[in-house]
Amino acid sequence: MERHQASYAAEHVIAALKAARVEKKLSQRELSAKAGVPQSHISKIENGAVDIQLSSLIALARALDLEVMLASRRSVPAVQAILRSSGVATSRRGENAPVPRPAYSLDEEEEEIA
Amino acid sequence: MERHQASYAAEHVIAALKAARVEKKLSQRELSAKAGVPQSHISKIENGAVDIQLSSLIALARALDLEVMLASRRSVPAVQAILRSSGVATSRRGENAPVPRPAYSLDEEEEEIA
DNA sequence: GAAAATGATATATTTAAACATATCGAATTT
DNA sequence: AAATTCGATATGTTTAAATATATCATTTTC
Repeated sequence: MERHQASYAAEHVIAALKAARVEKKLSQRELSAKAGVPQSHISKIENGAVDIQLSSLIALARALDLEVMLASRRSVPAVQAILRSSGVATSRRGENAPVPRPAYSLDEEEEEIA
Repeated sequence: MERHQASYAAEHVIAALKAARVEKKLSQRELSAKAGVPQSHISKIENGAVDIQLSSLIALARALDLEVMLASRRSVPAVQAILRSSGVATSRRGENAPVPRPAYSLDEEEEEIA
């Protein structure tokens, strides 16, 4: 087993990716096929064994109908509110905060059809 | 050294990072100090010469008061609307993207002309 | 024109990603 | 209940590329 030194918030993003995969009931292999990322790599990513590169992150996100975005910190609460109804997670953390707990929940989302 | 094979959408994220740095009037060295990422690396990142890792992306985003988020594609339009008032960009578009419908635009809401 | 500041480049090291293979977990069969 | 197969996830090795440290090249400022 390797050790992961990946940032903290990164784990949030990773957790969100995995949650989305599970939610969509896709196996790592299926996701692999859709995203073009090797299953073995997905395994390492989900286990926090690697510091994923942006291209891989985007490929996986896209295969899961997710988009990678950058939001100004002050807009995060509002964005969160929206995402809550779509069921997605973000990677957030207090700015200078000692990082006590995840400021927001990466709720396992649900399918919501209009 | 200036070969960028980084995904397309990645360039959006990178562009947003650079725009944010410029907007805040930070030099690469100042950002380097805040984010803990070498200036030389920031240079390469902004030039699209590297496929940045998530930890670096998050470190830079944080130093720029930005958060890395994952949003369901469906929620993107709404999120965009919010971000518009904060002035941030998202990453969209891709090669193997099914793109069921171009529901939202990957508008460049960048601006240097303060 | 020297000093300082900014971004780019050179080289060395570390490591993510690809590929191949192994392990695990349930079922199913015998 | 072994042995088997099948589906899914994990691991070992290799290699190309990301990152780190140091330096260079231009501008800008005094």
